[in-house]
Amino acid sequence: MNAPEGRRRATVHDVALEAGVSRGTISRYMNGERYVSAEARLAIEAAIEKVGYVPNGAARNLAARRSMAVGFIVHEPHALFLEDPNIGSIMLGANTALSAADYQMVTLIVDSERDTERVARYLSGGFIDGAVIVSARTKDPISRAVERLAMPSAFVGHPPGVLAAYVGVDNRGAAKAITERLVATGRRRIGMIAAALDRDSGSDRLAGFTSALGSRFDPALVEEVPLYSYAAGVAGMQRLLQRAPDLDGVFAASDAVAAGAIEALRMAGRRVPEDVGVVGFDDSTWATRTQPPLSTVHQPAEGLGRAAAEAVLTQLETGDLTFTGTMLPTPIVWRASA
Amino acid sequence: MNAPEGRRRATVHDVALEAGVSRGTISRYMNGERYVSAEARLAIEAAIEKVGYVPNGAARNLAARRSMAVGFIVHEPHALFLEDPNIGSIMLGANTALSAADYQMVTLIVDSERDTERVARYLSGGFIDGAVIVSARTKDPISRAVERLAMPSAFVGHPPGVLAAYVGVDNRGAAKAITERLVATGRRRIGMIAAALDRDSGSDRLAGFTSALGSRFDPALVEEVPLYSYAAGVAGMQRLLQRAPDLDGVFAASDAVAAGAIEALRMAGRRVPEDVGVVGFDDSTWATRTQPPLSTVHQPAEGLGRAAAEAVLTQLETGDLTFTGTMLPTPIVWRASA
DNA sequence: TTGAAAGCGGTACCAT
DNA sequence: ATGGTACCGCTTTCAA
Repeated sequence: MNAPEGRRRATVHDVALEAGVSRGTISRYMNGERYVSAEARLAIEAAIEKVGYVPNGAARNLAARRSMAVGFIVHEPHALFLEDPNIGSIMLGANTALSAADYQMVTLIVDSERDTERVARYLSGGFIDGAVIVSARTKDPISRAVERLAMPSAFVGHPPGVLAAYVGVDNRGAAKAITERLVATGRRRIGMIAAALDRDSGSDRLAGFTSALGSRFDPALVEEVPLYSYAAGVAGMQRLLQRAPDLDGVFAASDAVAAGAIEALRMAGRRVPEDVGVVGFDDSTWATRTQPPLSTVHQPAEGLGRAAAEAVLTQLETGDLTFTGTMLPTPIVWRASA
Repeated sequence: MNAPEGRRRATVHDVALEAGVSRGTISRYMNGERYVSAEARLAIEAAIEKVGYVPNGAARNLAARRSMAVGFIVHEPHALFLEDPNIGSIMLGANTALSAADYQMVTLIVDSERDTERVARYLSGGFIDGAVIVSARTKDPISRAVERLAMPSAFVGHPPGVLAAYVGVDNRGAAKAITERLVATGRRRIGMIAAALDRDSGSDRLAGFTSALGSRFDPALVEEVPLYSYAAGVAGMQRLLQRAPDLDGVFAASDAVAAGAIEALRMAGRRVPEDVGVVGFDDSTWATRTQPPLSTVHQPAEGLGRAAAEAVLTQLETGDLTFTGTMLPTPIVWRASA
């Protein structure tokens, strides 16, 4: 401890005494309200400086019944949290929007049963006025808490199981669009490495692929892998190549998968894009690290975070928690892999 | 809103009335203290259920003067936050330790001047009892706040500018060790792609390299690049190759840099490890994605987070904020790139 | 424009 | 084991 043991932290009371005004006036000054005379202001500023006053957040929250903080809740499996290249961008995007509105973003990560309970309590505890939620789960204790508290909130990624605002992208439409683009380059035998079919994003991307191909769709050209990972991409491509050696185009469910696929193709002696055209999904850091760089679907991660935060802010301002679903555009970025 | 507009949230008071005991007893029950009879316990549990009581965190913090929350403060430049493969692991490691001690970890991102001020206020506001800090800065308003408040804290990565606990790795020693290992494989002309020399980690790794080579050190074989990035690795390797075509070994300042270097070597027609042996630093996800996989220094990211959190917890328990510096071991992981 | 006073929802000490 | 009762530090009417 640096501070002398006996010295309490200064309170509004101390400032009031020092400045010769009432606590009410201090409060008004602190909150930038009108009705504070110039002289009072000056006296208060001097007093604050002199006694070293720093407001106590808990007391403030208690009395005002709001915290000026919004939670950013990440509820993804351990591995996914580390792998997902988008999550950091979503976070920064949300922080940008909240910061501009002078809200403190507090990120809570849920990585165990214990965390789930504790975070749910945190939500109920009045520490945050709203929440942006990035979650693979639906209808878990956290979503329930948000629902029960009627807390301003927005989900990112998947539509929530509960009735709440939601910001996402049209995975199906985007997958369809990039597949069509690949078809347009003249490829005849196009396969897909479909990943994470247990998640909406995964199954939607497959659905988009199927629908783009229409009658030309051949189920034998779809290889399923469990995760959006590099390793899964390598393995998936190898199996696909074995089943369909004549294939000349591949839609990988994510950039990481595409990177793995390119590696597998290289090992098999196929050239990209000459022999096989490859397209990915996400436009993550992977996209520019492969050789050749990936043609892919741009995922507006930062925009998702910002939009979700803004949805929360709007609910906070208007008090209207009406459900809204927003889809952000996903432009295709055409590079050299197809 | 689900709740009828008029219905207040239940308070201890309501529970006390319903259960027919005093508020003090409720408090004791809630905090798991002894001296609560079985009958009282039962009555309280029923009452809580009936009135739908959820404790108010702000009130609790105010009265108890503690929050049972620890901040995890990330103060890295925008780009670095996204690139750094370690930060997620550090976060999860810290969360694991805090969660086990029943503390809520709240992550605060500092991404602008505005954030700096707001986060500093948050620290002073009594919302958290301690902080784990991952920061490129030293002596900024946040470190100052931590110091001024004599708040239990631990810095991860670089030694802090202020007197506080610190958990890190011996970059110099680790760099020396892996360079020596590279020398032991018989390489004669070993170069280094040194990165981020403006940061401790960067300059320490270079120092370790230099010291390992001793009298055989040739300054012409050191190429400096600004960032720990893939692109910097490509560019750095190309320049190095131009200056020293006879080089047969490279120590890259990070795995990302090493991955870039391998790509540049491939483009130049050199085989790895036959013609040139390459080693990296971090043992991040990059390490197993290169072809061949990287021999590198393992960075115990999750352990860093856990150790830092534990340092904070210890200070919290003992009240002793004595400075401690801890270095975690960094084993060498030998794969196929050298 | 300002002061007084009543909360906000708990905790913790003390007497019983 | 329990109840009573001062606070914790700030906000917010309301009257002046």
